[in-house]
Amino acid sequence: MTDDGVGTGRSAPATLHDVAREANVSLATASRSLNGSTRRVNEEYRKRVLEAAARLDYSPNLSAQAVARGTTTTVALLVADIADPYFSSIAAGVVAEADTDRLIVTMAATERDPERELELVRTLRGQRPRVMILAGSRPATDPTEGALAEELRAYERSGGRVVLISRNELGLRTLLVDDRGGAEALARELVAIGYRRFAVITGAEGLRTAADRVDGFRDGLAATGGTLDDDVIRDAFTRDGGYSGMRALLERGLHGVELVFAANDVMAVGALSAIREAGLVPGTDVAVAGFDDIPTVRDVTPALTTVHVPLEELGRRALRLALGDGEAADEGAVQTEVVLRESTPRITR
Amino acid sequence: MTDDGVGTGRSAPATLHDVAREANVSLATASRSLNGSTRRVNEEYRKRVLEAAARLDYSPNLSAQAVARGTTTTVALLVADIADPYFSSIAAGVVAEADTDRLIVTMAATERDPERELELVRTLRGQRPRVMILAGSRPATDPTEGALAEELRAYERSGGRVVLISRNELGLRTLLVDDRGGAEALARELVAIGYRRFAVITGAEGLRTAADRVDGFRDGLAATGGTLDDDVIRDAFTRDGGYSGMRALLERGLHGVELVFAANDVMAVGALSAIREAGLVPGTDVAVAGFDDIPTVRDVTPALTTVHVPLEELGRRALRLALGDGEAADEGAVQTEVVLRESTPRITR
DNA sequence: CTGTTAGCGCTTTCAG
DNA sequence: CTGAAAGCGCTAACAG
Repeated sequence: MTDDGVGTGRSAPATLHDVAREANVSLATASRSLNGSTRRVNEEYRKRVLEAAARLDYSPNLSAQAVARGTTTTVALLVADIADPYFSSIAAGVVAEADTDRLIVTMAATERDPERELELVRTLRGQRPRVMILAGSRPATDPTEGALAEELRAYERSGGRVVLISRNELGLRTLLVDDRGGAEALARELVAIGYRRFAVITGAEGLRTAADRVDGFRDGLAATGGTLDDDVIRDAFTRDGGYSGMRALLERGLHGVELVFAANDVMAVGALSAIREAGLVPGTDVAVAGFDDIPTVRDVTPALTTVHVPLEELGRRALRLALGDGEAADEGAVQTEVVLRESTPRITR
Repeated sequence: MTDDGVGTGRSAPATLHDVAREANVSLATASRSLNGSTRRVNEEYRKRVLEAAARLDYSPNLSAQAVARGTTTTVALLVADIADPYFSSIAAGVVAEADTDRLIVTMAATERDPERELELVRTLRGQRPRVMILAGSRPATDPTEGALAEELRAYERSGGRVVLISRNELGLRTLLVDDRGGAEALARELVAIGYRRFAVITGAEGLRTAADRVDGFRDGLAATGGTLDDDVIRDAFTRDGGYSGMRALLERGLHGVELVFAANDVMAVGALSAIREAGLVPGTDVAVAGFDDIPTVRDVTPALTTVHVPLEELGRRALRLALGDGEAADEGAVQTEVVLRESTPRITR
C-alpha cells in the first residue's frame, strides 16, 4: 500500500516533510506555518500547509523539536508515592499549572527509597526537562544524599531548574512550607482549648518535614505549658504507620495522654482507626490532630483537627518558582493554618 | 571560561561527542559502549568511554535517542483528576509497572472536559509515546467523541497502542472492569442481609462506568426483590457531588429508603457527611454503600461497604495490555468483589 | 516572504 | 571490532 497516512494499514506518522510536499511548499515554510513564532508567512501558503497537515493528520514530533530547538517543554516531577493524597494533591497542582504553560509533566515515584530517587533523577535528566520538582523529604542522614545533590547541581549547571518542596538540599531552590510555625500554632491552640498532656506519632527520624512539625509542636507546648514528655512514637510516615504507631501507644498505655498529634493526616487517620479498634472513641477518650488537611479528613469521624497546607497550591507555586517567576520566589514560606474540628473538642478541667 | 562541564559556571550538558573525544574514540564506539545493544566493543575502549562519561557527567539525551531510533520510552497517561484517589491509585499502578520496564510516564489531567481531553491527546501524541492509557469515562453522548476516536485511531495506525480503562471507544483496546457484575453482586448481598428499599446517587447521565454500576445494581435488585423505584439522583461524580446529591435526597425525604448506593466511593463518602450533617447516623438511620474500595473507606465511620476494584492493579494491567502482553489481554474483565462493612449492618425486619 | 542548507544529539548502516 | 558518514524530524540562520 502507499504510505499516505490515510489507509487503514499501519504507517509511520506524517512528518513535516510530508506536509510540505503535500502543500507544495518548502520545509521551512511548513515549519513556520505550523510552529514558527510570529506569523510572517503568506496567508495563502499558510492555509495550504494547515490543510495539508490536517489531511495527513500531522502531529509535530516533540522529540525532534526538542533536539532542534535545544530545549524541551517538559517538567519532571518526583514524588514518594503517587497514591498518597499529600503527593497526589501536589501533583495535581503541578500538572494544572504546567498545563496553563503548555508544558508536559513526566512523573515518577521514589517509593521512599533514596537510591531509587537518585536513579530516577538520573534517568529523568535524560529528558532535559526544563524543570525538576522533588517532593517528599528524604532522611537527613542518607548516604546517597551527597550524590543526589551533586546530580541535581549538575543538572542545574546545564541549565535546568530544580525546586524542592519542603525539604533542604544544600544550595537548591526550595519551596518552604511553614511546618514548624503551623505545628507551633496548633500546639498553642490545643492548649488554649484545654489540652495538657500530649503524645506524638511521627515518621522515621531525620525526615525533615516530620522533624520540623514535631519540633514546632514542642515549641508551642513549651511556651504554653503543655507537656510532651518522651511520648514520641516513630513509625512509617503512612496511614499504616499511624495505625501501628497508635496501637503501640495504646499497648504501652495512654497514662493520661489526652491528645495524640500525628505528624501528618494519613497517619492521623490510621491512628483514628486504631483507637476505634481498641474500643475507644476518638475525640472523646483521646483526641487526635493531624497535619496537611488532605481532602478526606473532613469526612472521617470525628472530623480531624489539622493544620491546613494548600497542597495543590504548593504544586502550582513550585512550578512557578522553578520557571523563574520572581513573585513566587519572594513570597517566603507557604503559610499554614490551624483548623480545629471535632477530633479535638474543647475540654474543661 | 572553558566549556569542560566541570566548572561552576553554566554550560551545556555533555554530549556523546564530548565523551567520544574525551575517551579518544569515535562517536560510534562511544554510542555502542554506552547504549548499544550487545557488547561488541573492546573492553579496554569500553572502560575508557564509561570513565569519560562519568567524568563529564554525561546523560544521554533521550529526545535525540528517540529521533535517531524512531521510538521512545514514553508512556502517556490521561486521567480525569489526579487528586481523586481512584485515579491516583491507577496512576500509581501505571507508574510502578512502567518503572519495571524502564519506561517514563507522562501524565495529564482532563478535568473531565471532553474538549480538553481531545486536545491533550493531540499534544501527547507529539511525544510519540509507545502507549497511551486513558482512564475515566466520558459522557457517551459527547459531540467530540468521534474526533477523539479518530485521533486515537490515527495514533494507533502510526504504531502507538492505546488502552482505555473501563470505557468503550469504538474498536479500541479496553481493560474492562466488571462494574456491572460487581454492582449486581452487591445488590444481592444487600438484599440478603435484609435491605429492601434503595436509592442511588450517581454521576451524570451517560458516564459509562456510572451507568454500568447502576444497571448492575438494578439487575441485582430485580432478581431478588429489592426496589429502587425512581430514586436515582444524578450529580457530579465527585465527593462534593455525593454530598449534594445526598442532601437533595434528604430534602425531598427518604420516604422509607433504607440504603443509598453511591456509584463510587468518593460520592459515598460525601453522602456520609451529608447524612451526618442532617443529624442522622449513617449505617443506623440510613445505610450507605459505595464502589471502588479506595483506601480511605476503611477509615471513615462507619467503615464503608463497597465493591473492591484492584485499582493499582488496573493501572499495571492496562500498561501490560498496551505493551502487548498476551496474558493480560486474555484475562477478560477485571473481577470485583463485594466488601461488606459497618455502613450496611444486617437488618432484621 | 520563501527556500536552501547546516546543524541539534544520537544511532546505525557500511566499509575498513 | 572500529570509524566515517548518512540519516532521524525539525529549526534557524542565511541567501535570495
